[in-house]
Amino acid sequence: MSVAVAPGRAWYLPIRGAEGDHLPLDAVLEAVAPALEAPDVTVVGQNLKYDLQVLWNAGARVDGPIFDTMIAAALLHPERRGNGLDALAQDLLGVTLVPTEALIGKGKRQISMLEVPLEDLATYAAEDADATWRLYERLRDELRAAPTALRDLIETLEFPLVAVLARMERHGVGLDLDLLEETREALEGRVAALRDEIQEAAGATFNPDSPAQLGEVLFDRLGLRVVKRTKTGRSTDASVLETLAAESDHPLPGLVLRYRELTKLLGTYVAPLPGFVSARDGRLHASFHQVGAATGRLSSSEPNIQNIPVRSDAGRMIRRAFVPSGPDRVLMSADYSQVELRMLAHLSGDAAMREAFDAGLDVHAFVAAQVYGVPLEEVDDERRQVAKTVNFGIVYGQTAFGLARTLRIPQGDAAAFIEAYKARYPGIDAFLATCVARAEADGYVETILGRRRPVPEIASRNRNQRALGERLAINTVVQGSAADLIKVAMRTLDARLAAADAPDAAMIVQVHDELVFDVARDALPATEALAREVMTGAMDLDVPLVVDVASGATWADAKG
DNA sequence: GCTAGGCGACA
DNA sequence: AATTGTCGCCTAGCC
Repeated sequence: MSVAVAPGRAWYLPIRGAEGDHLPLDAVLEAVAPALEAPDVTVVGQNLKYDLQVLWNAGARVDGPIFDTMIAAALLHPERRGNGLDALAQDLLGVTLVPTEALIGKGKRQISMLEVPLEDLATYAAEDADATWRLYERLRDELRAAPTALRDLIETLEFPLVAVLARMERHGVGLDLDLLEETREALEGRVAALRDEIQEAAGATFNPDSPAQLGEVLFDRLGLRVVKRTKTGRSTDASVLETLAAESDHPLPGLVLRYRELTKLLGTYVAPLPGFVSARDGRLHASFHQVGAATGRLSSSEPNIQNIPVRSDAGRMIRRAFVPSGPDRVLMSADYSQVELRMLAHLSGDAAMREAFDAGLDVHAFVAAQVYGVPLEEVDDERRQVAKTVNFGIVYGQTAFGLARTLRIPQGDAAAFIEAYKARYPGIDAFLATCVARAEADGYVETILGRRRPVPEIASRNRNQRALGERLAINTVVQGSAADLIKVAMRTLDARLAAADAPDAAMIVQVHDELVFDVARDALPATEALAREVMTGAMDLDVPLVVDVASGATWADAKG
């Protein structure tokens, strides 16, 4: 539901759904289209990403700046993140709205807006438009009074990004349904066979999908060791099964590990993905959520295209099903190398860490050499792995206990490494402390572009909650600043790809440090050059940004 | 049908 | 207690 604003006028767009039944839309479009195309008219609404798609599908152009009340509210009032329009109207305006749920239901019973009777919709729409408008006036005033950085973030990055994400969603991703079908049949066969082997090894009939039943078999029937406990019982997660497989030489833990891997792929990806293919264009249109994560990262759903498997062989089969939109096209992936660690080096100004990136070295090996005090050439795999784990863990606020558990090394060794690390990179240590101090002093932390996240845990009387608050304070600044960076790159890339002389390419997916493009084969060199230029130049940091680019006939082949 | 818990995919 | 951020599948228990 949108409101288009012209000087002295406002229109309400009773958009009912993405397809069909556009009687009201047609009439309104006719009246509003000239205003929507005027570059000085701000288009106001909630969830404008959706409205833009409807308008585009109806043939309208929307050229002016936009003001999305839900985005503005999420960024100006991050403590209310997740609130819907009705909760915001209640909290900020004192207005009680009929929740959208009352109209279309929720969960499995949810219906399309198209199915709502017109008379019900009319009352709801009038209220909704009124609240959206009043919320806009309120947030517009708050935005004017906001700190400069936050205002810039919202006006010049997040609002323009609404249209960028709308285009990405609308373009979608090609899916090789034949390959998925083949993969499904192959996986179903292997899963059925594993199921039999599992019953055989257990000497009992039980449901291996049930952690409770599996626990009974492993711990009661077979008498294996309880390695770890959950809130309610005995854990059977992968790390436990690996431990049991190594120390018990009973076949069951290994079989269940394999079974879990394959059923995960089958149940979460291979079987459901075809159901997301659009009847209109045969492509898959995932959703991207601009304020889906507390740190400023995007999230994705229906389907979540940010957690498509890549690590295992079977997982990579699934990536092979993601293909370009037509013949003579390829998928190109451009991903930031070590972006969070580079951001940490920049934010902390740590001289030694910056040196590694300036020299273009393997940063994990570099850190291993420095912390262990050996020449770079003498760093072995094991020491590099320790350094790599710490490099990742440091931005999560990892403890010696956690590092020891991850690497399965003695806690004393882990503590010694972390101490040496902090001594070797004092700038990083000081920066981490600053993040915590800011959270304590202000109750929130800020990213490089001034995005804010409240950290109420930091003031808790509970020691564990305070420790959590410290980790959140650190991680949010680093992860959120990296999210700011790629969003800047996306905004610029979208504009450059829309220019008259742009290569024939569309940006279609973002996975936190990676952008995927659907590219005409002929346009590949130009697109690669453009992505490198824009991504490496998105911010002027004190360390170089490095982007790895690869392309191929499928997403699996577009990995370097 | 709904929710919580366990688990695991990705960054 | 012990490493951040997501989304979604399956089971189990409750209504």
